[in-house]
Amino acid sequence: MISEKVIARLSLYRRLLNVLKAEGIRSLYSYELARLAGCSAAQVRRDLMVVGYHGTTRKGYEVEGLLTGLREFLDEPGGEGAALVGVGNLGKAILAYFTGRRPNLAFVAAFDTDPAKTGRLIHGCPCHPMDEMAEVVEREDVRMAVLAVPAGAARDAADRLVRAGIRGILSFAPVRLRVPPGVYVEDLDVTTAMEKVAYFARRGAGKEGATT
Amino acid sequence: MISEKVIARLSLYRRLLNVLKAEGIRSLYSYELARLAGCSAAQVRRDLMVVGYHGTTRKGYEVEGLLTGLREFLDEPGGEGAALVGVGNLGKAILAYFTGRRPNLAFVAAFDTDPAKTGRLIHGCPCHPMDEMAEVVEREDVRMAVLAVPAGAARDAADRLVRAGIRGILSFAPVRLRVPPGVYVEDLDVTTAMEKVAYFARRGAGKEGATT
DNA sequence: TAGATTGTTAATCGATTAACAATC
DNA sequence: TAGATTGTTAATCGATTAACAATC
Repeated sequence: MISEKVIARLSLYRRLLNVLKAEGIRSLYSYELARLAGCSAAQVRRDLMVVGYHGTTRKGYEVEGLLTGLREFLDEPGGEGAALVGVGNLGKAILAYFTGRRPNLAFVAAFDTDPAKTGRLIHGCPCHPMDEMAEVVEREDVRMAVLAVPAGAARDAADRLVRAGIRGILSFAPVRLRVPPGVYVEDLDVTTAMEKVAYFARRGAGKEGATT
Repeated sequence: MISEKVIARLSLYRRLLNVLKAEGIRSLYSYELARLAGCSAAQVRRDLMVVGYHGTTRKGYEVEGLLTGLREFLDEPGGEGAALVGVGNLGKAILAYFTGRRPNLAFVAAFDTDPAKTGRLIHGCPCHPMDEMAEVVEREDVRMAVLAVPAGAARDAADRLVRAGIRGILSFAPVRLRVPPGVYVEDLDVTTAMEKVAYFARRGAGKEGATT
C-alpha cells in the first residue's frame, strides 16, 4: 500500500514539473527535483519508482514523460468529478480556484441549504439543495466531496455524503468526522494550523523554512 | 525541541476538551481522550506530560486543569495578533471564522492590493494597503500572518511579510515559499489535499477513517 | 486489599537517508 | 575510459506503542 506521504509528494512533484515545463526545461536530475521539493534525492528516486516512469543514468528524468507517468498514476482516466458541500466564502473560494484550472479534477455539483444559492450556477457549477444529494451524486458518478460547512453542520453533511456513496471527503470542518471503514477523510484543519504557526513563530521554527 | 506533531495533537486535545467541558464532563482518562483524538492512550499520556499538567492515578485528568495547562503551554499570555494578506473569498472566510471565536488568536490587520477593500473594516478587522505592511506589523506587534493571495502574488507577499518582521506564515498558496531560517511556514495545500482524496477515494482508503 | 491508571522506559515500527553496484 | 547518475539495499533515524513499576 502506497503511503499518503508518497501521494502528497507526487502531487507536489507534478506541480513543480509543470512550472519547469512552462519554463522550457526538458529534463532534470533527481537532486534538482529534490532541492525544489525540499526532500532528498534518494527520496525523489524512490517515489518516482512507484510511478513506473524510469529515468536514465546520466540523463536523469524527462519532464514530459514524467508528467505523463504522474498523470497516469494519480488521475482517473476520464477525469474526476467532485462535489462541494457548503457554498459560503470558503466554498466559493475553492470553486473559484478549481474552475477551469484542472481539467482532470473539476467540481460538477455543489450543495447548500440556502434556497438563495440553489438552482443556479456558481462559478459554473450547479448548486443543488441538500435533499438532492443522493440523486445528483449517483447521476454524476461523483466519488469525492469537499466539506466546507460550519462546524455544527459537518457531521450531518458527512453522514449524508457517505449515505450518498461518496468514498473520499476533504474536510475543512474543525471536528473529527466519523465515517465507515473504506471512506477516506482528509482534514485540512485551519485552527490547528494557526495554533502551530502561533507556537513556532513565538518559540522559533520547529522545522526550518526552505532556504533554497 | 517539541515536534510539530505534538503541537498539532495538543491543539486537537484542547478542542476536544472544550466540547467535553461544554457537555459538563469534569475529568477523563487518557484512553478516553485517545479514542476521541484517534491515537493511543500512551501517546496522550506522553503528549500531556510535555504540557506539565499531570493526571492522578485512578482519577485521570481534570478537564478544567488540563485546559488551563494547554492554554499556558500553547497561547501567548496577552493574546496573539495575526495579519491576513489577501482579502478574497478565502481571506474573508478565514476572517469570518476567527472573528470573535478565539480571544487568544485574533486578526488585527488585513492587507490587500485592491483600493476598494482597503481603508475600512472587514469582519471587524482593519484592511490596509500593502505599502503599509511594515508600519502596521510593527505598530500592532504582529508575529504571524496568513497568506491567502493568488499563486502569482505569493512569493512577493511572503517576502514583504518577512521583511516586515513576521516570524510565522500559514500559507494557502500552491507554491513553496522561500523564507530565511527562523521563519516558520505551514502550508495548507488544498490542491495536494484534493489529489490525495481523489487517489484514495478511488483506490480505497490509505488510512481508514475513524470508526468511533 | 485488589484493581486500575499514570509516568516512563524498552521494544517496535515505519519512514528516511546513506551507500553502492549497475549503467550509460 | 572516467565520471556521474540511477535503482535498490542496508543502515539510520525518529516516532509510536507495548509494557510495567509506582501509585492511589
